[in-house]
Amino acid sequence: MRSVEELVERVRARGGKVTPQRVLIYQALCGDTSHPTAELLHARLQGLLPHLSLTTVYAALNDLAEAGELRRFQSGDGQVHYDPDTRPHAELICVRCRRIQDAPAPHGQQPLPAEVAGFRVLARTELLHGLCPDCAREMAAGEPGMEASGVG
Amino acid sequence: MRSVEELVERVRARGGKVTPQRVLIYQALCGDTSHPTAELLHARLQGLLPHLSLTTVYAALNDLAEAGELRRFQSGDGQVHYDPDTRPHAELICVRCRRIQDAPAPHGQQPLPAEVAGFRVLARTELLHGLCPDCAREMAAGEPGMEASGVG
DNA sequence: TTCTTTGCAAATCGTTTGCAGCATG
DNA sequence: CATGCTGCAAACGATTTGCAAAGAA
Repeated sequence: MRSVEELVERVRARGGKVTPQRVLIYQALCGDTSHPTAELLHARLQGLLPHLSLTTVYAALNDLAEAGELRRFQSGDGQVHYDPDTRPHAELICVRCRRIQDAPAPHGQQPLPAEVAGFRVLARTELLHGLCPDCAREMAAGEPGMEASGVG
Repeated sequence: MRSVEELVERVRARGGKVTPQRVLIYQALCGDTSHPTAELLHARLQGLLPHLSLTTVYAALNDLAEAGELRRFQSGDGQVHYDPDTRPHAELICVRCRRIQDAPAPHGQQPLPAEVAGFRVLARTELLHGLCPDCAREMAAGEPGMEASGVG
């Protein structure tokens, strides 16, 4: 799991500027295992920074995601969720209350597990983001091509 | 893999009405391993049914998805993709050209595989959709609650 | 001082909805 | 003949963008 200090250091190393807004956004994200959306983080930070713009939250999170410092995914509710935990793990998504939590144990067995951590599992979606052979070749050839906007 | 006849039969059994539009939509989907979006299928059917509405395509696909006859997922490009193959398998998504294909072999190993079917894998997202303990209990108690709109 | 970040407002765009008419079962 | 489907237009809503001012390095 990322710590705020670690994130700040990495962003600086990458040449990014660390503003007070970003520090607070990093804090809010790192202390949150609920896989929040940008809107949720923004709302949660309103008490501390009433003038913080939603645009700024999106920019901060997307920068991190593109740098590979956090994971971005869509659970199917039409919103983008951010996860500060970059280690491989599954997400448990309740189709009724829409809450998301990390799956505690290793997964990926072939037959769909009937139950995981008390969750009754109904469906699994496994997405592997990467480069197809063609695109890998073209990127190796130095061709800029269509820019790969993050991973997810 | 679903056949068109199988789908038609299941929809009828479920009490749904099978219109010529839906048959063509099912055909277009079942003969497509590219995990098309509703818009793509709609565009592809324009030659056969110039007056087919995009709304109709969405309705047909979402009905099937809610009945569990096909899979719905968002690859991260902001669009909803439909997969007629309901068997558990991973999707290979190129972050550069955005193309999607099915992973041929079983996956879910804990360490991220460096390469799958020629794809250089950069990140994995595994989503388990289901019912959390609270919601499972409340549904068992007969409480209608928030309706679980499909799975993905 | 330079170049990124901020933040407002407006645009974007995939998807959903309201509703009247039609067709399936 | 009743209910679900079609399709148009309009609504919706999360995310992005343009641009001028502010601030980090």
